[in-house]
Amino acid sequence: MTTAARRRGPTKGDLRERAILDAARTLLEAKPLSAVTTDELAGGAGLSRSSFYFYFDSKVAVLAALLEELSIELREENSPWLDSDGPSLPALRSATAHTVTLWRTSAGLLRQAFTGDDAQLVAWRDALVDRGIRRTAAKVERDRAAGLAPAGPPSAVALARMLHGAKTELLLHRDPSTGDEALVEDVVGATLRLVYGS
Amino acid sequence: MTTAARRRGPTKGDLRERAILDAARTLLEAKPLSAVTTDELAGGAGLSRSSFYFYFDSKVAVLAALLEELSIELREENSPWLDSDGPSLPALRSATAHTVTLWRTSAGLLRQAFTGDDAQLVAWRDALVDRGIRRTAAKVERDRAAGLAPAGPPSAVALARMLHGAKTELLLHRDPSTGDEALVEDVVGATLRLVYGS
DNA sequence: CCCTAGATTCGACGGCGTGTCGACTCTTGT
DNA sequence: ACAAGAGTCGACACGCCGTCGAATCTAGGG
Repeated sequence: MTTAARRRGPTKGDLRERAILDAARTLLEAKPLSAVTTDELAGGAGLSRSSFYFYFDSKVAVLAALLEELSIELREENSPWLDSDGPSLPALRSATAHTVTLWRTSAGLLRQAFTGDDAQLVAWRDALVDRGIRRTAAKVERDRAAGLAPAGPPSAVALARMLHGAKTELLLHRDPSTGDEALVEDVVGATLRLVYGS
Repeated sequence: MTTAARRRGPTKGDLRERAILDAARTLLEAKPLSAVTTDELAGGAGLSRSSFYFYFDSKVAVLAALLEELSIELREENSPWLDSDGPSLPALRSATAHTVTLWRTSAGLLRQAFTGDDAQLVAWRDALVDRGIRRTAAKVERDRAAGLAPAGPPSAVALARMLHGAKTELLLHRDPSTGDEALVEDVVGATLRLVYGS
């Protein structure tokens, strides 16, 4: 799923690659990957369609490259909370706020990431999500063992998965009339109830 | 989004229509709609590709027809719980059990319904989901007003949406090693925590 | 029983999007 | 100045979609 089409050595033609990435970013903010053609991608970067394939193996590869960047933030912004013990409100709130902001600035991209049904994309996303689920489940188990969170059901891993589903669904279908702060409180509240039953 | 391609009058050639539906059902149990061709659909029903268009407007129309059936069950099986007051465990458990069963028997179809990214399908699904969200939100508000459920955040509608997301995500990525009963308990537990904080 | 109108079927066509190939043109290092 | 790799492009072969018109089937009125 990595880029891997490009030959070797850092050359100046990398500008083109970035141009494609940028064009893709713009296009994907407006329509789903399935509605974006390699023609548009190439054209948007000032290249002919066939030249596009010199830089990327396919449309999906472009999306993957774009998402690769986001995935790092996405993973790290939750670390403080995931590494903490018990419901540490400040950490949870801060992590959630970061997520909400990221979803605001890269809505189109994230929407693609979570709703696309291309086989390669699905595999990539599932792997990423699974990692996140495991980390969350680990925290839940830790807190339960320490008596900081009530035992299941739901089991730790089911809980983690549902928490992820709940957040994603809300972020994906965000009601435009509710502000960032309210959204954060909704997610924080749900997390606390789900994990700590409070 | 309705079928609407067929002429008029109840004729015997309806068998063909059913044949297509059945073929689709089988195919969709194995691969996503995007990977199913009209060729396969027609062939599976013993027709030529072009004849397929006599019965349906497109691949999506077939899926829509199939989902139309499911959507009724999907909506009604939750009615007892949605119409009840407070956490009525038996109703909740029964509704959840029905849902889990339905997801077991029509997994492929439901997976398509919730993960497909075809524009028409998305519109259809969103409308359906929104209706469900509103119903759930109404119950939450009712219970809150009656002092049976703690106030938000999360707001009733956000809560409803997250509940839906949580359930869908879990059902979609069901861990094959957990039995139906455990799965039901996971969902029931999460629902109680989310709605009643217990 | 024949005959027509509607029901049904199919082959062929035109269009669009994908991915690949080989030839051609720039660089760039020596 | 020249070989080798980087970058570019047009043409081609494929796969899939949706449409059209012509050909065939079928049932009911006369």
